[in-house]
Amino acid sequence: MRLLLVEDDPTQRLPLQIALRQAGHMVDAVPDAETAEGLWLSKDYDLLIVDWMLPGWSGIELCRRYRQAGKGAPILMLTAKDTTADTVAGLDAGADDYLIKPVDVLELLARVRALGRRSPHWLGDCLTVGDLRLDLMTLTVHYRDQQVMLAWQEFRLMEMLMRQPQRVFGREYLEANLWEWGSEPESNALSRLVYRLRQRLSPLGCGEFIATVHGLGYRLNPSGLTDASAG
Amino acid sequence: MRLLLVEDDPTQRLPLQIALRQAGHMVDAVPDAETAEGLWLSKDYDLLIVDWMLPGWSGIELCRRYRQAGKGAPILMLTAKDTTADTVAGLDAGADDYLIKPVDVLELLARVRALGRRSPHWLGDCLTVGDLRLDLMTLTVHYRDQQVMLAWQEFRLMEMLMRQPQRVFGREYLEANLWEWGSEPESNALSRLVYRLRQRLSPLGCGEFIATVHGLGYRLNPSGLTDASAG
DNA sequence: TCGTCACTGTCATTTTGATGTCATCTAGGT
DNA sequence: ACCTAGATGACATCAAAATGACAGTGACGA
Repeated sequence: MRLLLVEDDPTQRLPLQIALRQAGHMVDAVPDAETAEGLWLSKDYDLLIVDWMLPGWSGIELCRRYRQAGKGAPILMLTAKDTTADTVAGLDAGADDYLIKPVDVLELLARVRALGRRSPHWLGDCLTVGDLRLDLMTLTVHYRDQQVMLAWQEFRLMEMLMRQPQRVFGREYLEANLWEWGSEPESNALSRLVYRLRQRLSPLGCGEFIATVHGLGYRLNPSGLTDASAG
Repeated sequence: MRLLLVEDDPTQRLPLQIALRQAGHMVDAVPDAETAEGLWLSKDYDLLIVDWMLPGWSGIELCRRYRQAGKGAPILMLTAKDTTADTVAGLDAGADDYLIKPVDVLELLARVRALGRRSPHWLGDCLTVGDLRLDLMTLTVHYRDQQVMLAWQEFRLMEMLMRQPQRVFGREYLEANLWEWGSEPESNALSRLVYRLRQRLSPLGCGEFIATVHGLGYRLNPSGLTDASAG
């Protein structure tokens, strides 16, 4: 999942970031709400994890602005033990769950998993578009009788394309959402990624799963698949 | 089986642990419920054996939290003779059986066997995936006309893979579940184990029973087997 | 009691795979 | 025809996994 972690104390932020990343998530970790807003305006997240005691905006302010931006991802608050009133206010303001600090990493991971299943992006164990099927557990693409296993990034790209099969994804959007904040590539890594994904899919037989929309970006190829919904 | 033994008195815990281990089980033995929770959140057990008189959390509290974590393994209480009310409360709270202290080791072993058969993991004397069959009594793998006997650890790994043939098992998960708490290997023992298991299986003819999912872990190879459910 | 062998963990090294970067080529669009 | 976005090739780098060599341990039989 794509997570946005907002926590001002680096000694708490870094361990959390590492643990979440090891659990297989993509984590953008920022120290304050302003930076966070800059990020959520330009990319999409599946879950926000927010320390409620922030310099600058309060957690409530953050919640409100995030929801005002029309974003629907769940928000998980990290609160101190004795701030029940704050917690309640936070839940009212649009947060979805909370965790008492100091954070139990295992519990956090469990919550992330639980919330992740609730996310609108989660469609079960498979994504299906026409004859094409993406197995989210095994990172495998199935087409007719054949299957191919993807690398991690290739899988993430494929997943994005398949979640919105008719959408044209801009290159900048893809670069922002496939790489973590601060580690965006400085070259044509996206071209490379698309190229490699196409190569890996080509043995499946169907010529062009991924179409280039010149000057705009990429999309799943509607004619490359037997898919009624693509039209 | 993978057992979690919670007992604060070392003079009782150690003999039980040894007896259970000699009976062929993998035993994580801990002195208190908090430690136990840390363990069950990160690994899976087939059975919990819990002294009902614990410092800190009561047995009931332990039960409740274990079930809240979504875990389904049976719980076996160890209670004093005169605490019938407690026992009943424990059964209400989600425990499955009880034993009166002082513990009769032979009876404990019998109960463990009995509960083990009730466990959702137990499928009879054999596990079968496609043409592959694992005999749980003799630690033997059968494929077509041939068979190989496995070492103890190789067997445990094979068993885990075959119980959930489509699942990708993370390296950390495997290390946590194949080794007892506190005796986890500090090297690439898991790589070694997989390597040796593959070598042992290779004479069976089918090329790649165990597939590596780079960066994620291992899984049973769906295409290496004649398995309808894999497609 | 000693030697052998199977099992298993550790270290060191090699191999494989994923991914980013540079340079060059190609095709689409005007 | 020209210009630019994108595709492709060659390659570097880094991490993950496989492999080889070996040592400790414990079981077993001579």
